Amino acid sequence: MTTLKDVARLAGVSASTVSRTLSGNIHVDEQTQQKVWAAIKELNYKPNILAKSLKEGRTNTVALIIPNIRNPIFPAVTRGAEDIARKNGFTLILCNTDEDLAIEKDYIDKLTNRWVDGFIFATARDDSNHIMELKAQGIPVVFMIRSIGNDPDAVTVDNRSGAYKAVDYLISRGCTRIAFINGPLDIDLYRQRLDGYKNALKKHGISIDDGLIVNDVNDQDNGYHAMLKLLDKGIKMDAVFAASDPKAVNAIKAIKSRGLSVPGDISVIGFDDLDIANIVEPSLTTIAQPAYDIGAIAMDTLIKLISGHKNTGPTVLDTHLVVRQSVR
Amino acid sequence: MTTLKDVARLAGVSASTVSRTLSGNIHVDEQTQQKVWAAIKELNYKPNILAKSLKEGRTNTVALIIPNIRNPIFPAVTRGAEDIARKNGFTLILCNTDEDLAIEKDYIDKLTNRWVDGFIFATARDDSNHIMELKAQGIPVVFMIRSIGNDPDAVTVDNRSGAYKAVDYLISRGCTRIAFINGPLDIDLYRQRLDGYKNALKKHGISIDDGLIVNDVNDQDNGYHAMLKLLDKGIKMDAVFAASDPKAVNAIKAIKSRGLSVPGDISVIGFDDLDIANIVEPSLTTIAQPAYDIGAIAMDTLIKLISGHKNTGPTVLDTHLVVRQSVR
DNA sequence: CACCCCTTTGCAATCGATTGCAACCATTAT
DNA sequence: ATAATGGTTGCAATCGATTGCAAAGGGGTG
Repeated sequence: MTTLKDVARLAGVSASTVSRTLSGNIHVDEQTQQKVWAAIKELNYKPNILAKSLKEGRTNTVALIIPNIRNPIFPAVTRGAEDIARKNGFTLILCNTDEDLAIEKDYIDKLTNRWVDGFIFATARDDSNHIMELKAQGIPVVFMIRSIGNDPDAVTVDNRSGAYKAVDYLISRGCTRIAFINGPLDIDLYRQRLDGYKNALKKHGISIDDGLIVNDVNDQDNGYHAMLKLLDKGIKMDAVFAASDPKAVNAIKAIKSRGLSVPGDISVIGFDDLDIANIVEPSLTTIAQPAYDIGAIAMDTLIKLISGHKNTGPTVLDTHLVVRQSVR
Repeated sequence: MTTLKDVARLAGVSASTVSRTLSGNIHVDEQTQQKVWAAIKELNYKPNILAKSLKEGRTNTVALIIPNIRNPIFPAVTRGAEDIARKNGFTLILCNTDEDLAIEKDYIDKLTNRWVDGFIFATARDDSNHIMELKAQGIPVVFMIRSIGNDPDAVTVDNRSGAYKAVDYLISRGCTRIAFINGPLDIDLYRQRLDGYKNALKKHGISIDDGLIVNDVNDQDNGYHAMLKLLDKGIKMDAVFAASDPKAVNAIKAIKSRGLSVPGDISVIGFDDLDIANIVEPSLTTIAQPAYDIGAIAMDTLIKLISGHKNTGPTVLDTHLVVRQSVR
């Protein structure tokens, strides 16, 4: 490893001069600079970022905390975040928690002290006090996709209106018995989507049937079983609103497995607009949310926060209906 | 920020004693330890990992360099790598390069100097001299999925035999005119899969028709157009072997778009066994490779390399045929 | 009682870069 | 000729932890 001192020795100057030549903050004589640059090139010197970070109290590194990169919503989000990080000279640490609080706390502990400059969380739940404590310590934190309360440092979509659009569309296509396959209610976005679902029904004078609502469904094959259970109970329905595309895809599988057709017997609408929406058959009508942009804007927000900028309120992005073939 | 010195002052000892209490390497009197632990707890002291890393010349951080996390093979691989990293106290930096050499070199430059302890590359090509230079500098590097030459620090699958299995299976189902939709040949794995394809044909006495082979196809919608072109040229075929599941899914789309049926008119077999293989219709018969394990073993290999262990040869994992419904 | 040894602890150097302060030199004004 | 000015540069402290070396203190032995 060649260090500043090595360069200084070869150039016949002091380490300070080399440092100043590199940073460019303080003026160094033209001739001296040339000698320094020559020495740097000759030794192929690269500054030790660790030492620099220690001195400056800043690492230009941020952590992205997500449930699981294998859940297909996250690659796009992650990519958005990484692109913006890279463009701003930041490096991204990826942390999968599987929604496990112990793992999440471990990561926070390990990364907190002078290690990373900030965090993006896509794992917020109502009981995520540990994240609020982080914030309280003054560490830059941005929420993404899910938030807590009405935190100003958050990038989400308008889940209420998104869900409303989905159900409103189903009703416009003549559906009236609309099941809702939803996620856990201690995550704000699922409460909001439930709200949107109910609002749309109310708006059209359709009464809410709790028997049609299934919460706590995950994005793995859980949605398949949830749908089967609904069907096998003999509950009558002409449509399903799934709170995510993976849930919708699994619901379609379940419906088909019982010999019913989509959308002939039951219409299905999702939420996300992932790549799989175009692969499943019939192709999935869904509410699109800008996954890449969410990640990108979250990272942008975090970097601004790190640079001392304060947010006046959360960023709430819009969704839009993408009509394909899974609704009659 | 509370530091070692703060703890030392409160406990009435020197910084060295606190350090030694923390590390446990050198014996410290029981009573003194108690005072130190009390002070640590009272101040909620967390060591500055940056300072520690600077002193020790080790960061317990590794970089994972992949083309694009949005390509569905990589989430699983990444997850495998991250799990093993975490279990060994390592932190993972994620870098997407989009196969862009400039971005890759930027990342390497930024991360090299005392920053990360090692790299995993899933981006190797024949002309990746910059990676060989990294290795030559003594920096721990592991290749994953793709390799260069017969590098001992690599984790891949047996692509030749995998491709052979695919084509052999198609032939066993009565197919004889088998198209091959492949990736770029400056990546060793695609050369190997081409080899396997040819070997299987030869073995069964089927002559190789270059008009049936399309190389340089990417995993985005490129496969769709490649397939369309084959069909529209009027080339006769009864099967397609796609060198990845995304290519296979796009080929199926293209075949259907021309009014043909899978597997009725044309059988399709893929390579990967991603989640989408079960979503596409008909479900995709494919050659399964253990994506998660590849990532996990690659990380394990890297960590051993970092600890001074030398590999005697590459790890080559096996593939297996998964029969579904896309082959007649 | 003196000496030695061992355990425990502190001092100070070190990792590699940054930066305030002071010194130095050359130039210009008095 | 002397002093003041300003542009360059070097010294040394600093970021926060680790660790070799030496010293202090206690106990045991001859």
